[in-house]
Amino acid sequence: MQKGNRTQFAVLGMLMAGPRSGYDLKRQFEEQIGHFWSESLGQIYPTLARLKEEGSLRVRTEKTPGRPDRKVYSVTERGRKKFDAWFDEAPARERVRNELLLKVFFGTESSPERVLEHIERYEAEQTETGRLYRMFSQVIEEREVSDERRLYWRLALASGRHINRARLAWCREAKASIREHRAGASSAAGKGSA
Amino acid sequence: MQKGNRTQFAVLGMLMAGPRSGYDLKRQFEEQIGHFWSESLGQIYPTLARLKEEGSLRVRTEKTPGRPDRKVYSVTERGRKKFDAWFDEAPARERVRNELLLKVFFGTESSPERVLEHIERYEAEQTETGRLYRMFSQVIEEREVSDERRLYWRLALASGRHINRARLAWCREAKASIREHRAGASSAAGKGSA
DNA sequence: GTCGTCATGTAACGTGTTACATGATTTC
DNA sequence: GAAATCATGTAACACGTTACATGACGAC
Repeated sequence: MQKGNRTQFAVLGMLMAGPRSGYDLKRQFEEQIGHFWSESLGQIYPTLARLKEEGSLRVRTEKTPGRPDRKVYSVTERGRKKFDAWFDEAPARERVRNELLLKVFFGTESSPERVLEHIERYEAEQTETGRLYRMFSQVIEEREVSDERRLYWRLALASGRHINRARLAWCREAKASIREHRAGASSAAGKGSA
Repeated sequence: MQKGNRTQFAVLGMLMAGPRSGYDLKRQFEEQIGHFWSESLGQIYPTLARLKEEGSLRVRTEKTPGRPDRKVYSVTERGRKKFDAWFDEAPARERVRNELLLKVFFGTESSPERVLEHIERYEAEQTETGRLYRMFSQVIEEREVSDERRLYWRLALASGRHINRARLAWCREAKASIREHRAGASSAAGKGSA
């Protein structure tokens, strides 16, 4: 649990805004920052346990009638220091892995039609994602939070929207290029493939 | 070695264009598709061994004077089938993790100045990346490959350029929003923080 | 009655990076 | 003489997902 473990900081950051349980955290990750960050429960629970053990978190067990007990975590002074130290560091560069692009790059080993299919599916996904972003924009504007919190929330979402638009623009271009190439190739073949 | 292992397909795909060694593959990953895919040698070598064992690859050992022996791998019929099956599948959605955005989202727990610093550093990185893309564009146009290969190569790069431009646009917007907020907050504080 | 939600947690497994080990050759 | 490049590979470790285990409540 040293270098690359950013789960702990994501957890600390979320808990800075107020005490929560592991289950709550999971939901919040999905709802609020799902488009650029994800954590699974199998990651969250052990992380909470370790952070508590090292003194960065404090726990309080809430009894709820009829429901399982909730373990509500809050950040200690030590945890806040740890978070601050992380915050000031320059973020590590992300390793990206885009399987669609890998398939496009290997397009020669398949057919233009297959590549087009993939791009069209991707385009449909991105269109849907764009719709979700627009809906979520409204949620942010309506939610009662401080101006500052809204600002940063908006910025994080705006990033998603920019990327989304860029991807859609690329899809349109890519489709056109492939179709053009296909038309050129077939007419050349018709002429005798010189 | 089943579900999520896409390393094997990246390796197969690269080898489809012609026989190569593990070391060659590593270089090719970095040079050609580094902006959306990465593999380490500690991943490539075991993958090559497994693919050979299952009959998807064939090896030939090349002796080179003064240099270590090279193991040159090529794709078998079985490997080609495996690649084709993968190619036709819909790509799995990527899990993204953007540490910069995480910090922006948690901006309230730090200060606007810190957040601005992060964004500015990110912007500088992206500017540099953009420069590399433009240089690499030229490499693609000059390299002697088939029209089709160049097309797909270009498309993969174009995606990077679109994303890059989107990120830069976001940076500019984000900086402006934060500065505006900071100005608004300080003047409100000057007026008496109502 | 079965399924989804709330709520915690563990175990198994797979993925992926980094460091280590080896060793010759070329470059500074 | 030190460091980088070529070239292979292993081992240790960290990261992360999925499935499993438990158990009550409410909805269909």
